[in-house]
Amino acid sequence: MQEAEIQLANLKRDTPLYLQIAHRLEQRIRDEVYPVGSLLPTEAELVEAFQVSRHTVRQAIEQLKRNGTLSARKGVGTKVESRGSDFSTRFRGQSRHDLFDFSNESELFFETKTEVIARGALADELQVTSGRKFTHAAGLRYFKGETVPFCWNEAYLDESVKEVLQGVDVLRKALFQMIENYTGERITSIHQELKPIQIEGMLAEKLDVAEGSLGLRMTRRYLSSRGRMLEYAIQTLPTERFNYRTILLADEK
Amino acid sequence: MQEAEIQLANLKRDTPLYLQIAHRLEQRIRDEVYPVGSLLPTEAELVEAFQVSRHTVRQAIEQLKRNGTLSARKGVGTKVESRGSDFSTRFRGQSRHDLFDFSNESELFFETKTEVIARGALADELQVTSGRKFTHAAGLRYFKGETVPFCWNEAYLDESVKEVLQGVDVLRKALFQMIENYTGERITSIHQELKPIQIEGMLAEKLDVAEGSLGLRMTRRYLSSRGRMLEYAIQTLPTERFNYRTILLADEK
DNA sequence: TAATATTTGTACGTATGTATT
DNA sequence: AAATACATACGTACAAATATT
Repeated sequence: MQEAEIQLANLKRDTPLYLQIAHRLEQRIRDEVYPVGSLLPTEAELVEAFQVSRHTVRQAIEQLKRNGTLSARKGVGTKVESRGSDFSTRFRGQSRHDLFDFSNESELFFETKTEVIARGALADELQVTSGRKFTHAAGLRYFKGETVPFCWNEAYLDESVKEVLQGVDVLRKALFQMIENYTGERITSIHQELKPIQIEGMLAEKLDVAEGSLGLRMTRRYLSSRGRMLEYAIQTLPTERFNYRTILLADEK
Repeated sequence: MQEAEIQLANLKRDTPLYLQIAHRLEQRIRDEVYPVGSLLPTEAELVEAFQVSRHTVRQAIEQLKRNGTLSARKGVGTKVESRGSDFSTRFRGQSRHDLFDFSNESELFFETKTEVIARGALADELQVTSGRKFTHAAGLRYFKGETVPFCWNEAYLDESVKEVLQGVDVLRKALFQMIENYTGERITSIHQELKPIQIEGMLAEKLDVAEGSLGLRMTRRYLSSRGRMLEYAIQTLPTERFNYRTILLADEK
């Protein structure tokens, strides 16, 4: 009993106060103490009720406004918009598993592999300080059994992990997974960007599409838990062979 | 001249100070006074530079952290993560805070609103049986305070929820959230698709981009828990005003 | 290794502005 | 016109994480 209380107290102690308040508000919304569509008690009342400063109450409300649970209007009050869960908490984007699937069903045949030093434009693109060394590898990706290439892949590997590509001509797994296995360190976030492009010149030739065809350029920065970028990948995807599709699912919570 | 100055002054006067600071920071990031990857001056230095309180500086930084332009670590500093070129980084795919920010920071001005019956190609696109009725609404979306439209929006609303748009000329919230509130039913999955396109004709004119400019077409099907599609949304996004960015986070914390 | 300085995070207080009722 | 409720903005102090000496 006492131990549990102490544990709870410890837990509380290292969760910021404003988050504790936010959680308690969410709970009350779920429990319909504050039903959807109703107005929350005023900030002043919440200050009184929770015995914290107005600043802290506002921080808590801020949290819940950000994810769509609450909305506020001057002179009116703070309205409950949805029951505790919202787009951002309910919907997990794609998890990393999507990337696994993708990589495991296809094969990447490297055509080039060179060591480069990131300077100028390249350093800018990779968003690293000038002078860092990378292994650059590039090639076409095919779905297993297909004869038409699916996309053009480029990858920049941080020097510290260049060994993972040593002697590899065909890649059948996700590169970042190999990096994780090699370093023992986890990739904790991936920054992905998608842009429309027109495929021209040699790329059009390699991918066997008409000059100027529409495509997507997908770039991914793989960051380790310490924030270091270990891999930078660029994929050029002809739109006729690829649609970017995501299903966002409700988070049962 | 004087008039212009007065106008500017007026504009400044009714834009909150912390937003002014945020804009000035964005500007300096764009101008590479603070390049991507570098550390921002410390809060104390910014307080000194802008002659505002730390609270205000933090509010400005908070804004830019939310949309991925900045990130901060205790004891280290505040890092520039991306060159938030106006709209581009405000919308980050389906990561943490995305769509609500997007909807809450922008306004959609409807130009047309009509009742349609889905048949033939439209029924195919919506992936519904021929004969279902929808309310079609379309218009330009602007970020608050901007004069250049950000994207072209179209929405098909299931007949059962058409009342949510009744009398609405300007939309400031996420439509699907309004649907949820109206029906009491939850949207449990969203199917999203992205394609590269070239923006032509009337759309190019409306969006004020050159004929044939590259853009992204984003479509979303919002499905209720019973699998019924309640909303189908199409956004046409000029690439120069929009980058699709997602941050994928590791599954467990 | 330990102590110290630096930098962001949390939390409090107070005052005034602005939109709405 | 007055009261109400959120928004903005100034201030202070200490905690926690990190970097430096």
